[in-house]
Amino acid sequence: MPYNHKTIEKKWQERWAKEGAFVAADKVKPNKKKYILDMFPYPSGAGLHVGHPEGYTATDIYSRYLRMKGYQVLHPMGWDAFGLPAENYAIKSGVHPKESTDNNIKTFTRQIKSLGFSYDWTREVNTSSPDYYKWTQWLFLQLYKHGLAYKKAAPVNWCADCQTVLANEQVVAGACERCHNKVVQKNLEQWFFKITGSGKHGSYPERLLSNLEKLDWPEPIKTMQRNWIGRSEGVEIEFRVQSSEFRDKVDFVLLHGFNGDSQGVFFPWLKGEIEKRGFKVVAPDLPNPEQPTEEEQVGYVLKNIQFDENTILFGHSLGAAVALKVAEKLKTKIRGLVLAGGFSSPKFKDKSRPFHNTFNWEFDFEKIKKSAGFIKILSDRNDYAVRIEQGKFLHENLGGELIETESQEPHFTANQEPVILNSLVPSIKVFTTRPDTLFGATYMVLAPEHALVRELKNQIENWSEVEKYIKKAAAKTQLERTDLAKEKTGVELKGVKAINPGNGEEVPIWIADYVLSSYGTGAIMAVPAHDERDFEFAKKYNLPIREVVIKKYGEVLPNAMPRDVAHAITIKGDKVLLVFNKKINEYQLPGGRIEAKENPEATLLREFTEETGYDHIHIEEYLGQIEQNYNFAPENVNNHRLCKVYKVKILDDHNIGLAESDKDKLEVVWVDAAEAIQHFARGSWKGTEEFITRSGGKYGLCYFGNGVMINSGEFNGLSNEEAKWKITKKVGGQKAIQYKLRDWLISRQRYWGAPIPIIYCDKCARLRQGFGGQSEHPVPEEDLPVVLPTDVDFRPKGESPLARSKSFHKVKCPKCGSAARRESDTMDTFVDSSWYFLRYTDPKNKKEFAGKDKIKTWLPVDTYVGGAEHAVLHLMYARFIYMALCDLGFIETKIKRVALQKALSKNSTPNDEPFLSLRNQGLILGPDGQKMSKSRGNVINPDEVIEQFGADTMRLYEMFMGPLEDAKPWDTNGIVGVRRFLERVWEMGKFQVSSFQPKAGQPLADKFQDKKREVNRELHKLIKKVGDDIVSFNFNTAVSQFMIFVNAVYKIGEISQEHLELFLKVLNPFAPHIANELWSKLGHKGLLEKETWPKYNASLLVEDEVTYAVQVNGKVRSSVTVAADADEDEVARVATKNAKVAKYLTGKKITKQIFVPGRLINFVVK
RNA sequence: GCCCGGGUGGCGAAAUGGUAUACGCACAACACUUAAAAUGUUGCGCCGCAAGGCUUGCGAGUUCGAGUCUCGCCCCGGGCACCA
Repeated sequence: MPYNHKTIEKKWQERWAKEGAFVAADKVKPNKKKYILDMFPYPSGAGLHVGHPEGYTATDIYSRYLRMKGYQVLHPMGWDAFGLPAENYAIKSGVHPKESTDNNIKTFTRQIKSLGFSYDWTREVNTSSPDYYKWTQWLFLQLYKHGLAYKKAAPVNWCADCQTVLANEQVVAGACERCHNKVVQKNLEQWFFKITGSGKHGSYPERLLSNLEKLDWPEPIKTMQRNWIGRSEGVEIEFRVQSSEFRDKVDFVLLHGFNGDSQGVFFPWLKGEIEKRGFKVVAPDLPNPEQPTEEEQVGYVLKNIQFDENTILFGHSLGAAVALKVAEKLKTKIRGLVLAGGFSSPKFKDKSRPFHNTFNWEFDFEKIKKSAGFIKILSDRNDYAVRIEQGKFLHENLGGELIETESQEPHFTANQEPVILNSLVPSIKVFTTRPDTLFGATYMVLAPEHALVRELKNQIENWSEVEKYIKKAAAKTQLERTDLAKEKTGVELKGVKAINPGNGEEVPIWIADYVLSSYGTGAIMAVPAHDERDFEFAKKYNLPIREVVIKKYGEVLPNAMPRDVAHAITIKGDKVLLVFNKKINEYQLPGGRIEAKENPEATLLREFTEETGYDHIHIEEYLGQIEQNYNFAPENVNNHRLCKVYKVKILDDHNIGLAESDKDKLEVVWVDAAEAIQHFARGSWKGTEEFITRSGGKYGLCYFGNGVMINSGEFNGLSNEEAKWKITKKVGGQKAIQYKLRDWLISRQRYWGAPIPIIYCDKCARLRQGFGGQSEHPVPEEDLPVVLPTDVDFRPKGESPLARSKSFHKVKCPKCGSAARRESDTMDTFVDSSWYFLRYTDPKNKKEFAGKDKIKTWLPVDTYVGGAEHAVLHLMYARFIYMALCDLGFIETKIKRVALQKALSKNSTPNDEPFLSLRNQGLILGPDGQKMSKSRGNVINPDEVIEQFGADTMRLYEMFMGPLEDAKPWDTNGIVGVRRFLERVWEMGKFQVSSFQPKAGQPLADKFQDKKREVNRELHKLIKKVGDDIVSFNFNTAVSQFMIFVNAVYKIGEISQEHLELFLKVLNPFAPHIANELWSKLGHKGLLEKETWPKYNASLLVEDEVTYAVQVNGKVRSSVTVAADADEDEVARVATKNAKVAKYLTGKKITKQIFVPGRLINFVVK
């Protein structure tokens, strides 16, 4: 009977389904469960790709193996069914996304089932079904309630032509991928998940990073996640801003407001911060704060506080009114007046405040203006007590500076208000990982968006130029600012300077868009000598470059005196000009010692001419300095050289000959650069070789390695690592950790996704207006799901199609019952896929996203298999969501067990991680080695492969192609080899030995004949190898081993039924249809899946005889076969007798003999 | 530019520091056949008639012994991209 895959495969697939062979029971002992997960597919219109079954086969083999090993295995499949392609298809064809998606799912289901995978189909999930997305919405609400979901304005990619927001992936070279229109940046209100936030068990970025160590994931994936999180450890250092207001000592008087005191709101913090900077601060408690009167409070201040020309008077809220009155009555002029949230009248809306009648609301603005050197008015855009108009009113009458801002809490009521501190003592905080280079910070750069830029507006002399630059930067898209910004640009803020806290130097402040507002503090100290970007910028704008860390060669030797030297690198073509010192037989760079107080450049030019004779020369560039420590052998002197290197150019060949003293000693030579590098890389000139490369490079003297400190005052001579913390300590820097990771933007202005369950109510907003309240309400959980409407026009018109569906849009406010509107954005599909693996455990639960007990039974996932393209996004998001759910108490992890594990081993796995072990599958390329695509016409259709060769062949071939994680081309010829193998398996019954017929029921024969023993040994090798390879996911070599076994049986020509049965058990996970068919042909009624995995007998694996390789001096000369238990002497005896070997031994003496048991013997001879 | 992978026959690939090229494809010969296909058996890295020599991207190093470890370089694939 020929091997007919079609009938066989259909037959067994039906039987598995009928018997529910792969339904996972929820009742299982914790150590007997395995959760084996595939990344669920997006059911695209193109149908299953040959790439899908690769990972699915791997997990299927593993799952089937584990079941045979006695595990209860959860192995589910579902559909990541929301997403853009279905919607785009709807726009094009008019077919509703639900319809096309359902059709695609049908196709996918049929195709996946035709491969005979052992999924538990009773647990199928579909993210686009309301039963599912109800819980996606529920998840959103949980995060929202705990402050992990929030809304803010964010720049998005906007295509004006398509009238839609685009994902970054849809922006190709700055243009819309569909219409090629230019994409612009637009600020829209967007929802975010706070992945940068913290939960019950700590900060998410920190946990996402540190947990990685304990996960059994491919190292490249972990690296990618680490890079994505981008943790850097550094310090925050503050640079004071020096402007005309601040030249010498000043005193501060801080006045609190209505109902407050000096311990309220930000006052203690502010006082402390100002005092830290070395100023005197008075912050009085004003009398009767609950029922204040002007007479009492102003009188108190005037009576108890001394004002002079150094005083800066600050008032908050009603304190500002007090301050104004004080200023009005002052006899001496004060330095300045700063008002935050200041009252200009006691009216709030229509109502009067309690202090309405106890203050006089007429101000003598002219008098106040005269008594204060400068005036600053801070006005909060979100202020409910003092409207922004009041700030404007004050500004109109007082002049000075109006700073419109958004404070931390409305009306400046937070514990810390940096804006106020900056208005009093302006400063720039920077984040740096290199505090050791502080003395080399020769300028500052702020991001164009930095708040301080606006705050300093009045001090900035070239404001119009600065403003122009800010606007230009804002107009650039993210892409332009990164991709296209090859050349750095910037503008200096003229009229303001920063003070370098290291050396007290005044340095210029610039704005430039190479500094990102979203990272660190949005400001940097620029150290051009030790940072490429700063170097490039400094070169372009001619800013000073100061080296503070130089590379050190060797350790300082005893009695070595420091000596300054200057040397020249002169390059012509690929030759370097050197002088050869004949006396000491050494190549040197022209140049020499700089005497005390001597100008290094003058020294160099003089020495250069003396040593080379060239006198028409000039110094092109300073390349940097290094420290060299060595013993100068000819004189036995310990040298400690500080070597400055310059690039020198010879202008013409004019040469006056060497100086008398050097004539006999030196010889001028032009040497290949490569050779010169060799000369210097060793000996006393070590280190100078680097400058030969540097002199040609883009970054000249820029050096970012470690070394020894120079130009850094009291820190000179320290190692830079040591200087890091010493300098930080000196300037009061704070340790800080920064991440590249940003919050997750989940809003999509799209239809085919889960609606965000939020309702906006105007009435509630009006009621709360002015108090900083929000008009958004979460949809009550009992009202979930918020169902997608079907009466929708998908054509993109600049907002979510949902916004145009009235039936969807209109809703009653859950709080006040009046007319309200729904949020019309939907969620990113990554939200759907960030928790699907939890739903599989309890897919039909109507009350919970999944029952706690079910989660506890199955999670975490033991093995997760999918493409490396999800290395960052999906895997990061899913980990975050799982962690958050753990923190919120929805996932009860096996704390006890894990705690015990932790106690026992450091390698315990964290209990807030969903995927313990991850394996990647590689891409399957077209037969031409290119990525499969319709346009290339190299797509392999899995349906056709199954039709022609069968599912078992396809499964086996995909495993045989190569390592799972590698990209590999589909070989249309190659698959026939696998098919041939299965044909040979099919025919193997013809070798069956009749005496082992099952009906006979005979006991096993005591003695195997030789042939049977040989088959037995091969079989046990197979069992071991295949089992090991499945566990380690080396499926390709497992398939090879099957072939080796079958080849052996064909050669031996005999196999017993028992051996055949064992073979089929091992084959079953790989090719389950044919294995079951042959199993039943051997007379078995039950499914092969119910059998247990055979054990191998290690003692059977030992061969009777072993072949040793015989080497002479490490070269293989022959091989000898000896009994397996032969010892070293025996092997040596046989080997030396071997004719081929003897040839190499005669007349030689064996000095050494290396013996590797079972492998080789090596004779080392002389 | 930076960070990961990876370079082994004509091709897909295999090799705890221990006989490089297992297994498969392609190719060749033979058997079966009137013939072809299928199947089975055998051969198959390169140079050489042979003895023998050479061979894991290139160059050095460690070692009795290197595809495997170390350093430098070249090429291919992937990720990140002004992250201070």
